[in-house]
Amino acid sequence: MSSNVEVLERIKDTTFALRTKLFRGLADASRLSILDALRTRPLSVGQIVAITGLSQPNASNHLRCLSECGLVSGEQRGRFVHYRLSDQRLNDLFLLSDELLTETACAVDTCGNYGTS
Amino acid sequence: MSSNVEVLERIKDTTFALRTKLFRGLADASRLSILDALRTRPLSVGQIVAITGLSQPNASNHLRCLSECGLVSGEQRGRFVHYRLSDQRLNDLFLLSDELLTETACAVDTCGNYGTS
DNA sequence: TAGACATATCAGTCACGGATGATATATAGC
DNA sequence: GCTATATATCATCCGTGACTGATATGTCTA
Repeated sequence: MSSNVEVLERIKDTTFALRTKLFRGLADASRLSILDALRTRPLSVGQIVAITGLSQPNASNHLRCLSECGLVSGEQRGRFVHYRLSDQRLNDLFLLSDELLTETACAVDTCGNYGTS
Repeated sequence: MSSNVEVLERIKDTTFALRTKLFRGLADASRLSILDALRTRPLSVGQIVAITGLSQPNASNHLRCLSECGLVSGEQRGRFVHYRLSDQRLNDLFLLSDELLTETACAVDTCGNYGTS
């Protein structure tokens, strides 16, 4: 039998792990550009490629990732696959992020710990 | 002179870059555990080390990163440095993230594209 | 069924960034 | 000033994950 403390530890660890994965899913300019492109309307992979400038395999890979994470969902229509945001609350998340950024923008911008890549 | 389109492109690129950096700052379990520890009260580095189980240099490194990004601010008090969340909206961000996760939790959990490390 | 188009997968390369151990800096007390 | 404690920095190693080019799968049209 596990103590309450241990149980709470595990719950917390799981929460952190999930949050980490979610944020990691969002911690990529390519994926963010895809999500942004999908903000207003569903798009085919070709359209996404055209808008974002990503290579087709690259876009496809990111879409698979986003899809597996549930952030995006794809629907086959003939030869095309139309992707859409699966949760509109992503927009809220971006709005909140931008709020945070307007307050700490310079800081994040000038932080040299990791690049923009 | 730049066209409007080009200007908008650059603004968008900057936005994406900043968002990417913000999310990357949050895309690490160690940093998330630090931010979580600081959610209720300011803490010294030693306390953070004790709570999170991180090594002292590692915690210090992450704190520098978080500090440079403006997510956290430190204040020297004698031999100690007390860190605090610099923006309480981080809590809102985590709440919103957890909302998203409860809807897409399984998906993110089982997504094999990147590990929990 | 053949050929064209849309998307997905695969193998390989490469850089970023997180962790560690050792060490440096700084502040307090004696 | 000397020692102990608290925190920061440094060099290094190593794994993860993003990108590319080639290729496979799948779907439509003729």
